[in-house]
Amino acid sequence: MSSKQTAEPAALLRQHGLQVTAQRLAVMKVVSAHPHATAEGVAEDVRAEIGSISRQGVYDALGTLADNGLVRRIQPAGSPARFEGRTGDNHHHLICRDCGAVVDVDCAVGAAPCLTPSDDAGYNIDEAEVIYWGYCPTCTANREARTDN
Amino acid sequence: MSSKQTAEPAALLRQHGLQVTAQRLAVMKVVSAHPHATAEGVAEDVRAEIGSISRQGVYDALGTLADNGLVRRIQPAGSPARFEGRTGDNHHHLICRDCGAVVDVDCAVGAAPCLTPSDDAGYNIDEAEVIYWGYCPTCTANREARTDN
DNA sequence: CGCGCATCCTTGACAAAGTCAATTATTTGA
DNA sequence: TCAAATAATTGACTTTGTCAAGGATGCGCG
Repeated sequence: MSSKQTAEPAALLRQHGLQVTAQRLAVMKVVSAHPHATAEGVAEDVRAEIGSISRQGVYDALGTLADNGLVRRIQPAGSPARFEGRTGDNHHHLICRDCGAVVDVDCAVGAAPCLTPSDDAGYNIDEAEVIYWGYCPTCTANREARTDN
Repeated sequence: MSSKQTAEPAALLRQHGLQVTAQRLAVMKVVSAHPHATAEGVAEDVRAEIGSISRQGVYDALGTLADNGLVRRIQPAGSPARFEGRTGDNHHHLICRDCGAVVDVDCAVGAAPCLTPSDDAGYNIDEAEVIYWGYCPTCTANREARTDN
């Protein structure tokens, strides 16, 4: 019990030299409980958690956590930014063009092969972000129904 | 000379059942001349080309062209949408976290392997978008200079 | 060549997402 | 407990993009 739980939120913050505040703890909790939430969604859930938080507080906490790798920010076209707690495991996302649903997928080819493009143009690459676009089962069914017409 | 050039902009528009207008022609020209331009940048260049265009005209033209596959829209996090003329060749992008510079790269593993995630969750996938994040040569140098301090 | 209809463009108001800057509050080490 | 450093709140502002109504243009047809 006295051992360091790496998942202990307060300890994680301290490990990164960050102060421990109710806002940050609540944001961390919400993000891991509801992956792929938007900033707005996080704000709502945080308010349910600790009563209130300012918009700026949410952006600030999410930004700080993202800068320190405690949270990952993804920004699909046509949708506000979304946040999730899974970091550092090289997983990617599958997004529905119709309803915007986001699902996690592990990297297609294994560990981190995506980190080796055919020509890096001299860039110093540190991440490969992959988004698979398509239609989720529900929306696929809707579209087929329409086509069969 | 009289043969159909598939790259003939006006013909391309007609092939897709679209009217040929000065605005669309100018937008197409600008997008292929300046890949990765933002909507704002396209608007400026189009004005230099044909005198004037409304903001809505630019968005409308870009949207219509994108819907018809004549232009590709990419939307990197932390940056407005960008547009390019290269379509259908499964190439990806390399973006600098500092200066936002965008560079094309061919698909890392070949044709379209990205279209086969390890688990498609029942989704009907039609595109895989890959963004490599890192630092361009110039910004890498700047950062190292700062670190060597 | 000119008419009419469909399509397109312009205009101006509006909305969403996020940022900036100044002030106030909280955390935390001494 | 105190003071300095760090965070949070507040409210105005910016950027990027959309909506809706009306005028202008492209283009098939006679």
